[in-house]
Amino acid sequence: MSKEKPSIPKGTRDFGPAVVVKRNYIFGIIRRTFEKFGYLPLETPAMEQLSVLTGKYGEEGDQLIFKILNSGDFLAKTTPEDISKGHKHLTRKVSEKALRYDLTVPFARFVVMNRNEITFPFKRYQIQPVWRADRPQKGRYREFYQCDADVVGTSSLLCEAEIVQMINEVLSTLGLTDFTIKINHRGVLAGIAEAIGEKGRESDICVAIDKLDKIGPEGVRKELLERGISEKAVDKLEPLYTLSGSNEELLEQLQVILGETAEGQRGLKDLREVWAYLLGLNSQALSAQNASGIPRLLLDVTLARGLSYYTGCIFEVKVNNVSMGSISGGGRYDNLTGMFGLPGVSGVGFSFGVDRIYDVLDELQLFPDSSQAGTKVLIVQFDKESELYALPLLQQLRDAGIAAELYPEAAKLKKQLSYADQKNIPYALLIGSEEMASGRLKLRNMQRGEQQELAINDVIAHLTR
RNA sequence: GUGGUUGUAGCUCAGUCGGUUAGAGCACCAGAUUGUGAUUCUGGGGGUCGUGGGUUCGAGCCCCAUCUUCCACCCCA
Repeated sequence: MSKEKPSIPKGTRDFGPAVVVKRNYIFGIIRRTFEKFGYLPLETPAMEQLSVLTGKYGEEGDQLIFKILNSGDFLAKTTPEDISKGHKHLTRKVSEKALRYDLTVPFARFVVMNRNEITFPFKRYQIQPVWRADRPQKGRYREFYQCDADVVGTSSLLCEAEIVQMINEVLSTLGLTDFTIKINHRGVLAGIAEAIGEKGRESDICVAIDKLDKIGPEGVRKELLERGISEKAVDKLEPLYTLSGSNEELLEQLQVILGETAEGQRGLKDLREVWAYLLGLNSQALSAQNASGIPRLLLDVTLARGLSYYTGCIFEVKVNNVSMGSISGGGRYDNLTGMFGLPGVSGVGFSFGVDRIYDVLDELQLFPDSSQAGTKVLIVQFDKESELYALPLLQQLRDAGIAAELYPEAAKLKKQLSYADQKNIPYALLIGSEEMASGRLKLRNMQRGEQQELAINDVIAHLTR
């Protein structure tokens, strides 16, 4: 038996009780909101067939998938030639399962497999961990939770509008006041590419302009030229970075620039419709005033995400004035299930990154006391006799819905009260010989250090107030 | 995957030029106080200096490898 220092894999974390309680507070708000909008829960296995996942996230994504080694003699079906053909070839021979990389692809797989049982439009939410073999850094982990809500089987832009509503509701309920929901459309991006004379090159253009706030216009220019976009096109593109005005004014300006392109038309029409729905819903995202002065819902033509499968609206959410990447993102995909042989099912969805939301709430100190609640009262015992006396009282407290515990041994008073102190238990109930004789128990308020003598019924009344 | 960075007590960190027995604060334990926590005083326990090699008379300090942390790319929640 070698003495080995225990450790956990890179990019994974343990969550202590205090952290889990706070995480559950976030999960609860997200879950309640999803259900309020008519989404129902779904769970899928942690592992999928490797073939279900590969090819869905682009070449880079494939590399970030955690593969699972086949059980038993995983080398049985391999030959020396397989090894010489390199790791990509070998992987297929020794691994046929992998940990899920996101929740959207497993969802698409589920929809295809259950297409005959499902009633469309199908709205589901899913809160489960995903794994990525990425290199960890701030806000990036190898195991993290996603909270997805997707609806498939309708192309109505009401869904997009409701996504905005859900994002706004969840973040507001969590106490966040200064955040920006960025929205854009793949059609707008394609239209831009076409309008500047680089039709079909939007993925190169998007990867570059997405970095605008990070590397600035000159950096983007350099990158665009490196990617083979003509100088003339870049000249025509640059005025778009500084479009200003209200969202309605932005739409007007884009109409002039993109009006001639079919894709641009499609994008602008969709975006206008989303706005119309939000207006009808009386959306707070349209009216709320952010402290930073940025509109809460912002049409941002430089937003370019999830290019490998989004085809319509795309979303991203950023909390202002904190050093954290996006905490939520999503978009419409017209053909996700097509990869599994079911074409023509349009879907739209988005995801909250709970781990990042946690870090933001922590940084801004927005966790309420109620999210840290645990035991309300600790019964302090003195000896075997008082322990026996306490047992029915303990049960009475619990029956009354009060989170109560009895210190499990007759330790020193100091020890038992320290325990209450450290667990942040607001009350201690002392039961010694005097109390047993009189039936009047000492209820100590741990914050104030005051205590009063009460019969058990009065204790319960006091604690349930 | 590329480049850099970090690791010393449970936690946060000192540790001089490579030199004797590696320190502090907080936390923990015990006592002051045999029925009162958080405040006060006194005392105490705790370290293979991330791990494995190497250089040296001698390594927490220098070199190599490896793991981990954080950061910038790539990408992304």
